[in-house]
Amino acid sequence: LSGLSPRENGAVASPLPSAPPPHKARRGRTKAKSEVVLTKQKRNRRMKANDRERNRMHNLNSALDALRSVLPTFPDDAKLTKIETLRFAHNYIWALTETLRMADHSLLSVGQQELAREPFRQPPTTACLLELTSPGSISPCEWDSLYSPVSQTGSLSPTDSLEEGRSYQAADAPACLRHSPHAFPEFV
DNA sequence: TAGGCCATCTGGTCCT
DNA sequence: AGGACCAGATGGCCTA
Repeated sequence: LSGLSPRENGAVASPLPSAPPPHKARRGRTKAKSEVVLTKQKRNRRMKANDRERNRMHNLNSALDALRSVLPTFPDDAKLTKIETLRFAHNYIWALTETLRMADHSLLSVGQQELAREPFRQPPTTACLLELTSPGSISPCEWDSLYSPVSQTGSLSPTDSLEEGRSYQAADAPACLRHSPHAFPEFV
């Protein structure tokens, strides 16, 4: 990174003209040299730190892109901003969790009825419901109906702060993602 | 043109 | 000592 070769550093640092008086001149030169070297070292460290910081932010952005790629958005949607991505993901996770919980609940009750007939049958697990609850398997209107009580408490929605007028908000995104029942102060 | 979003730089702090 | 992380500052780009 540093554009300075050791030779360059050395050249600046140790110009040695012919046989100067040993003590005085030498001390003066040593001081000047160390200041120059110090400045260059400082600048070099800064450049390296900047480089690391740039890489770190690029990694962070890559992770954010990966997160965007698994969120249920639509091709014609504008790219989610960083904060929108985080809020959307937060609500999406919540919605999926709720879906699993509700599905688990309903299947358990069905299972209990069947248990009366088949005493040794295993109750269903959430894992086996995953494909029932993948975003693609539920239409927006189904999401709406699933979470209609939720959307009535929109004032607590963490996504209320998303810009209005975004197309995915208006019609495309599941209601549960736009209106979570929980207040998440850190996301408001 | 104001405001939002973003990338980058920078100095401080904490950790290894 | 050096790296990781963080927050503030700054400037560029875009859009309403």
